[in-house]
Amino acid sequence: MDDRLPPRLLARPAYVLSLLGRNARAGSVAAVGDLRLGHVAVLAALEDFGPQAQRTLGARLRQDPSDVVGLLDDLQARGLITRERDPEDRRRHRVAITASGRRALKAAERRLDRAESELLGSLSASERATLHRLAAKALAGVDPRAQGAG
Amino acid sequence: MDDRLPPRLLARPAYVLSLLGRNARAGSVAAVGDLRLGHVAVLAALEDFGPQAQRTLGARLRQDPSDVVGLLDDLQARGLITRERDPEDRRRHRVAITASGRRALKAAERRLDRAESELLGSLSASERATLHRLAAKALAGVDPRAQGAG
DNA sequence: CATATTTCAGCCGAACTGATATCT
DNA sequence: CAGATATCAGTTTGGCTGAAATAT
Repeated sequence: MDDRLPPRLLARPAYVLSLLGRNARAGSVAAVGDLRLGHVAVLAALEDFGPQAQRTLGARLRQDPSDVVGLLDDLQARGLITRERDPEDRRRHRVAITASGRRALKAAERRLDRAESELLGSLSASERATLHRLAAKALAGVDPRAQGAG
Repeated sequence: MDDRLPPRLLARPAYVLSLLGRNARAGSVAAVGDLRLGHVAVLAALEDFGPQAQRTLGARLRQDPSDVVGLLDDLQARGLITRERDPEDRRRHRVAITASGRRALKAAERRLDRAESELLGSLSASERATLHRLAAKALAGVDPRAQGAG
């Protein structure tokens, strides 16, 4: 059967990017297995920036504070993070990654690498770099806080 | 406050593409207003390929047949499509776009053009073309049915 | 009978809104 | 008191599964 995408939609960068993003997400979800993507993102933010409040975490990951709660509940139940009151401002929870959280992060990252290879398998190394660079630039244009190191 | 994305995640093409795809979708959703993206995609597929069965429609748009039902219900209630039994195979519904559906499609496409300009506003014309081309190529690698005209 | 198409009911993850309790 | 933080309850949307109804 002819189930090509409609040319009219393929002609739209936004549509193609939306579908590719869906594939990126689905492939990553399948790769990390028991954890979900949000969990891995939380661990990554804690590893990159150190212990921080939940609100900060949510802002950095573009996730609503009300959703961060559940992610942290899961991670805490698995012993991958700790959550304690910040003694300097007791409204805040100070969230930190544990040693076992670091190990889980590394394992997840290895799996994500493999998913990424599948996603970009049809591109050469230089094409992947170009796609990555331009996607990051477009993202930074839409979300000024998405600035990379350069 | 420092709410940059974690460098560890920005370094991942799949993560950046996933965020960019989310922005593409959100911007398009806001642009089309009363219709949702799925509705516009259905109209586009009908315009590009002509009258077709619901199952074909779902396959072409990468949408589950069970979701197509609801989209068509909405569009039919607005008089943008017609749905009738295919006389050659009465299991099938033959779905067709109406004149008013074509007008709605054109209006939605103009709005999508504007959303696209916002999404890719930080890129030059040639950068947009490159991003589009590489994203389409990556998508075709993951989904062989996403082959474009070239 | 088996198969194909459409439809319906329900689940889940992601993203959001509004309200509340706690604390500064 | 106002403002910030975390939490909880509920909604919406997209994408899926499983089963039923209709037809070949």
